[in-house]
Amino acid sequence: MSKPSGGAPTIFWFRQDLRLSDNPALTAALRPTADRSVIPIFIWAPSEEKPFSPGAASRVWLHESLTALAGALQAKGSRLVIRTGPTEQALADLTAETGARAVFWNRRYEPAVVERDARIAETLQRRGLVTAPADLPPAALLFEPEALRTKDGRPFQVFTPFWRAALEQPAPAEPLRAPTTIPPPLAWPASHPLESLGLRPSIPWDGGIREAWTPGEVGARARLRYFLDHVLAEYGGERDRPDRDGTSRLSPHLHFGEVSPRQVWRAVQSEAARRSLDPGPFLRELGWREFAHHVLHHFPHTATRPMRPAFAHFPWAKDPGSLRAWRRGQTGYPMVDAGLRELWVTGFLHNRVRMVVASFLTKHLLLPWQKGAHWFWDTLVDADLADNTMGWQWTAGSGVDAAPYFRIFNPVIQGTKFDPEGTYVKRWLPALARLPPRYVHAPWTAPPEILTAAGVRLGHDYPLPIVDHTWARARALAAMSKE
DNA sequence: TGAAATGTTGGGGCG
DNA sequence: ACGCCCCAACATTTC
Repeated sequence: MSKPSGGAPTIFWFRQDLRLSDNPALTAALRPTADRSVIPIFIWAPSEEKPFSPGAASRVWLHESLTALAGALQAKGSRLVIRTGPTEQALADLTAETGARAVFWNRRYEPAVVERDARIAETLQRRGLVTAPADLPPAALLFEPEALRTKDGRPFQVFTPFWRAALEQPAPAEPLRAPTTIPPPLAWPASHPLESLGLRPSIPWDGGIREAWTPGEVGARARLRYFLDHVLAEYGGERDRPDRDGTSRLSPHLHFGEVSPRQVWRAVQSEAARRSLDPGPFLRELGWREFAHHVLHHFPHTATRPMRPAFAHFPWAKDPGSLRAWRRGQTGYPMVDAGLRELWVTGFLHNRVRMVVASFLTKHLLLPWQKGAHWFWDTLVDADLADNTMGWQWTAGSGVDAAPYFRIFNPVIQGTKFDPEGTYVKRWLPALARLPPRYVHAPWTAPPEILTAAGVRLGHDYPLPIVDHTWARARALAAMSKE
């Protein structure tokens, strides 16, 4: 335990960096004197992130992660002080109450947050307070968006050259260790109880999320360790298989900053070197995460509007009925429906299945990608503005380095290729549990006696397809070839 | 980070 | 034995 120390404390403002290790601004807040007292705070101000206030699943995660963080801070002789917005007011109150002379935080990249943070930094500096030095390494990314440019100084708009340039950069530095102690102030300012933020649902629909995940820095580290030990070696071959545990599942931990990308980068590099594995395929996925953040930074309007102007007036359908069927996982295509049920229950969706359900929404149903992005935003525990925007614009074909309009996933083929036994689909659609693998991805093609034997009455136990694939594909091609 | 249509090849059944 | 046809398997082109 640390002793309370005199002098003006520094406020450390936790945001999406809910960890103690490799936290550059936190480490900086504890310098230059090791006994500089620090007041860790969290401010709940969802309306300041509009129209992208944290969704319901994100709030559940946040509640758990803040609980873990508060516990970790306690173990270091410190606490987590919780306040509510407006942030500017909360910071003004806290600095006045504590006599703090400095407020430190790590950078975020969402357009509304960037604007707010700039305003806050300006206000604080005008009042003579110190903010974190500008030359800190990024906490949420491997490379700052300013660091990567094409030869003529423009932002990259294609992934492959972007990633090539990234790999030519000096490697991300060694992660920082967690501080051994965090000296507390002489007196603690008042804090709201975490419960009062109302992050957890009033009706307990979050059991699936809590069962599937361990939010917090310790949970993040455990999952990273598991990934290194049991998943990384086969990552290249297994990453597309939703019926296997073949991906890192680190995305929510990364989103909330419970582990930093450079911790992941370093751990994967050294594990791969030790066992002569190829880290390339996985690091490339970290690369997509980087790319998404850089693109959002350079083109902030893409969170709501298509990147390619040609899509500004695309005649998307307006069909609340099919949108509802999609959200509920009642499209009649098992690969699509299983994915949407997995999402609803666990707050997560395998990446391959994200592409399938997103393609189905935008191409088969011709619904605007923003509708799908909005649903993901509310239901995903890893909802991240940059990743979500990139993923949906990619699928819709409206992004820059996006899938061409004619790339339309066939949910039946995707199912037979990536879930050949149908175990993934059956896990989330118990009604289909007794269908033979041959028919599980297209139940409507099964002979009546097979359906009867499996106890499936189509239209009753499981829906018939809401659109015919061949027809929908032709319609999408016709509509999109005009753009 | 596609799928479907179309083209090509080669084995085998069969008259 | 031979040529014809069918069709699976693979390759290429097109959307």
